[in-house]
Amino acid sequence: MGFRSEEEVSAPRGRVAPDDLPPSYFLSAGYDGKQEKAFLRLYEPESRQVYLWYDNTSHLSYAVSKETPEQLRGNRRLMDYPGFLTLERVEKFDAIADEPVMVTKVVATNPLAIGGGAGGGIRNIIGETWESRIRYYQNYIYDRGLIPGMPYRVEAGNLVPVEYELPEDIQAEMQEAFAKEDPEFRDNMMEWARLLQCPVPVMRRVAVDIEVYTSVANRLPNPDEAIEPITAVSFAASDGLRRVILLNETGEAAALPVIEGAEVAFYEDERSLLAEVFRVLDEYPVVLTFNGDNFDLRYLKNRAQNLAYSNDEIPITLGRRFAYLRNGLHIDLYRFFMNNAIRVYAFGNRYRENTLDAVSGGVTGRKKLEVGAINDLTFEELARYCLNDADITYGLTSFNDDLAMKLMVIMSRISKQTMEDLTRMGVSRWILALMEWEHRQRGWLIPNAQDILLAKGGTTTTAMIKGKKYKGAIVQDPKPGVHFGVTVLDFASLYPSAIRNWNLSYETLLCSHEDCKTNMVPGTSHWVCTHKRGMTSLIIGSLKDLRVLRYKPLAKDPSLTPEERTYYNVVQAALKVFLNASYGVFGAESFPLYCPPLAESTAAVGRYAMTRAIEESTRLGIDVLYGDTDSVFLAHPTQEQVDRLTAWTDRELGIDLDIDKEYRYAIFSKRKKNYLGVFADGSVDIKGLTGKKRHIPPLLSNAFMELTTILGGVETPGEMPEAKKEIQVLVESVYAKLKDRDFDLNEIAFRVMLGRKLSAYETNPQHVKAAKMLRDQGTPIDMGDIIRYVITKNGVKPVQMAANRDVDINKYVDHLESMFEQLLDALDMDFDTMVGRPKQTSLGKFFGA
DNA sequence: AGCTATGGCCGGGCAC
DNA sequence: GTGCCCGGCCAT
Repeated sequence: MGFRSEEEVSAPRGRVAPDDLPPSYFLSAGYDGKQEKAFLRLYEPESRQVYLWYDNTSHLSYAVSKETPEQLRGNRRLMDYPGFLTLERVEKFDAIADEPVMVTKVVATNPLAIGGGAGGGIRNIIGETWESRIRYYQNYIYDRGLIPGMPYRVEAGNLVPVEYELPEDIQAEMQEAFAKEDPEFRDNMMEWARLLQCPVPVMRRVAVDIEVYTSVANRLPNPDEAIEPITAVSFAASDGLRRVILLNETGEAAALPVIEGAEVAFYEDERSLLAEVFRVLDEYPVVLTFNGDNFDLRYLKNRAQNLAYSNDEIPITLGRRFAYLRNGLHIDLYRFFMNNAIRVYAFGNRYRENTLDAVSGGVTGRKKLEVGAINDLTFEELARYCLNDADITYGLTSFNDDLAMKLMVIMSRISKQTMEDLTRMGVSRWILALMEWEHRQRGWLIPNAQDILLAKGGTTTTAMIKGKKYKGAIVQDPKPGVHFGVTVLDFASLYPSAIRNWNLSYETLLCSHEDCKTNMVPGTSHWVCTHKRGMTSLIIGSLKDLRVLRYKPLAKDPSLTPEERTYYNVVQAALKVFLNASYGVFGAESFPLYCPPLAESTAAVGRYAMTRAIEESTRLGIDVLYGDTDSVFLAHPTQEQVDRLTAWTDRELGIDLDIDKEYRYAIFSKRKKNYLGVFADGSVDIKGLTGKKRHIPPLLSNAFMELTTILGGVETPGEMPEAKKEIQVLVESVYAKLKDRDFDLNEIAFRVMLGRKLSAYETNPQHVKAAKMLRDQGTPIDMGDIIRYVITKNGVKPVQMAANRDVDINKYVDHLESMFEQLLDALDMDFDTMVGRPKQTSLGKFFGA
């Protein structure tokens, strides 16, 4: 820690907001080290520019201490910094003790003097503190109640919120819809709705992509050294700009490539090429990249420095992990789309790998151009390739009516983080930022992790899985076999509902009131407060109600325009991301509000709801085929039975049980989390079955897909025998293909991702073995790489090093068998019989030997 | 400096 | 051989 040089924080430049800036959206905040002032970036949709607005405050960084100012003044280290700190006595509310508390606010009058602004420096100096982990600009936002992504206006040099009020008809409609709600929840929901309904501006933006010459084939250029020249840069922007600039240093009379709908230009020296790049970057309020934090912007900055550009001339500032622009926002889409919560809950797992090609292909259907080695491309090929990358990068934000941009703005409003932070941080930081903001609004002390742990203790249940901290969800044993007419019901937002209905929050669990101690959470030895509404319960509960009662229905409302439905769909998706993460973070040690009893109680209420719903189903005479966490699979229930069950859960548990899907028929094996369901239209829903997994060789997974297609065609039990014949033919043909070695090596390659660096493996699994062979042969290998290998008689070989004759066919037949078996078992079919092998039982082996 | 959780299946590797 | 753990991938 200690002093941080001013050079590290480069002054922003660009347009300073006039004193009468019309309504503009607050997008980003920071600290200008040169002026020692806080600044906000405000996006003004009419001029389509970002303006800087300066605030005279410099009190951005502070901590709160239990010690009195007198005690703190006795701290020798503190007195080393007399000019930078002020001490102020303030009252806060200690939610854990449920009483007010006087504390000392230690303010760093120059945040840069204190550990780079993170506040860690203050903690180091004065010891035990609260609230010192907050990034300095967040203090600024929290203390003023500013909401990123919302409109503000500059009037006579002051920042004034533009109060967006819900239109009266919407207000009335919501008041009516939420009439049954507790008023505390209703008020909260109205405030959230105000943020969520406020129009999202269309943001002018440009995507940029660079190509670099590589002298060594297969080696990625090093952005920190930036030794090799930048050969092409492309832009694709929301205002229609599509431009490629190419480096043609030799000055040879090469023909300028012609690309329809795009400008192409040659630059004879790299320095002027860079000048042009910086000019374009400076023109846009938002710049998009795919991996610009680690590559494109880093390379541009360092390359420019190598070419003797001064820092002031380069509009890029590099942090240790991120790259920022001095005149706008840099959004690295790689980071945003790689965020697990975004991938799974916002984009339905439509991509699984961390490449532009995979993400773009999965989300928008647009792929990278297939080309050979970059160095060997003609100018035209290089230009088209590079431009396509910029095009599809921009496409990630423009598809579906700017869905991704809207998602970012809405989530930034919910989490109270700027878009730059939101897109770079994980879901636990989003929820933390939201919780911290709420604490400040209420004048609550933000507790340290130890404070919560000390007051609330650990867990009291025992996990099913060794090494886990507490018991999680229930998974019912499935009833194996083929079942026609299966209805799947699931609890809408089970865990958020549990948090809401049971008033779960770190301060309400195990509260200090004697009379609450009988109010037990089922299945635990924890009690919960009966006097006060918990903060987590209120926030998560309101968001959940808003999603279930308002935004999910609106997203499907046929009376709305497609644009309106799309918008509401974005809102409900954003809420879903927060809700789904809200339970898990409290069980994560890394989360600063870690509260084991809270996570444990949430899961316990979930088990309670699930168990009681299954009991009630049985009581109603419905056969429960399977259940997992929050869903029950029912064998041909009548409409009346379903109605009675859902009415029961609503009445008894206060949780909505909805019809999730209906299968014409479903196949269960004896394994949990493994089944196949066929919808009325013949489409197939596959869960957990090996044949669907990413690492399975295409030859096997394609065969599996064919199997499911055959099953998808079955409409009645009477058609099953015919399908079985088709399956017989399929199995024989795949078996023959293997036996005849009639395949390309890529078809039978397992594709497994390296979860860590090679050196970090303690064991030697197959994909690691193959990776090591590749490495020894000279291929660079890193975490996240997907290793393709085939199984050979002596172990494994990477595809690149194997030959067809090396392949151990029997191993592949075994894989084929185990994969098919999961479904064939339930169909009373036997793989060995089908391929004419003797049955591989231990008894058979014994007698056959 | 990466971090929401637990439950479950599968194959391979290793110790006994 | 059996049992256990690891690593990857998935369900919720």
